[in-house]
Amino acid sequence: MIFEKTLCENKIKAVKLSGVEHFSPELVFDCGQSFRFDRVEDSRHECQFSGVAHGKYISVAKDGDCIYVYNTNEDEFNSLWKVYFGLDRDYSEINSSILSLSKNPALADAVKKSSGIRILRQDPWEALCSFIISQNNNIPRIKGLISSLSAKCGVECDVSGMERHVATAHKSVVGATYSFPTPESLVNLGEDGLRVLKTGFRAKYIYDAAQRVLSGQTVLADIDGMETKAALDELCKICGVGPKVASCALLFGHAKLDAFPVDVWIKKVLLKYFDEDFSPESLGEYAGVAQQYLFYYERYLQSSKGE
DNA sequence: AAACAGGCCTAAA
DNA sequence: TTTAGGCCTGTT
Repeated sequence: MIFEKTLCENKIKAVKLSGVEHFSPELVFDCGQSFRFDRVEDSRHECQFSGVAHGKYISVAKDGDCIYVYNTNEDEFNSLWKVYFGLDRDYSEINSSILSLSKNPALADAVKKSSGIRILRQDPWEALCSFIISQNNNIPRIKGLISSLSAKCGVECDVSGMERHVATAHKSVVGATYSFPTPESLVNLGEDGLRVLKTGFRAKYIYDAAQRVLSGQTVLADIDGMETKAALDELCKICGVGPKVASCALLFGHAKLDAFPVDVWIKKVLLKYFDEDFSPESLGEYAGVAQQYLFYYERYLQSSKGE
């Protein structure tokens, strides 16, 4: 990956990179790991996604092996977005590590067909809260809930470095340009306020998590330095957080690439392609990446072909 | 209309 | 320690 240049014309701020491999915005944002980016139309690019992360509104586009990130600059890209998109990782190495540890043919096929997925490094609180909301829920509704929460409790982000028509069109999506709510803002909203926004029985869980993080009972920054198992136990202390939600928070919000969330799709995968004695540990330090490949493989590639 | 959606909690064996 | 129900809401 080579940093090519900074674009700066008519107030548009962007960076361009070339020689980018193993990065597909469609797969990255369509594999269910995050909920705040939407596809936007821009005739200048093959595909483009926009959304808010780390309190900033950005847009990422890809043409061939070049990617563009709008509404940012070189310094910010290097310190924030490179890590956010997982572009600081060598996915060739990750993939060969996974393939060297398992001879499972379905996994090999999944790795091949999922090339382009990268695990995002999301904000820890956003990841935790998002996956609390995700339980017993479907993706469109998860996105809707997070959008209305952001519109209600978030802060509107600066979009001045964006292509105007892209940002304007995207603003028709409720909360699209608002930052993810802080724990404090959700505590202030209160459990009843959360219920009004149709979070249902999750209102109590969201409130508990926000309250614990705000009070310092749960210190998310400390999670980074913990072993995955210990980190899992720590997050499971929060009411409404079980192994699946905690694993997602660790994988997508704390760069614990060995965290292996087991949801209904992965259960299906394990039943269908793996022995009964399979353990995630057997896939090594990148088991979570393998999980994401398998999830995408089963949910978006296999089941669409009719079983 | 009944089941289900990227789980978890609680109560009961 | 393990196992059924129930759960907000929305969609099919």
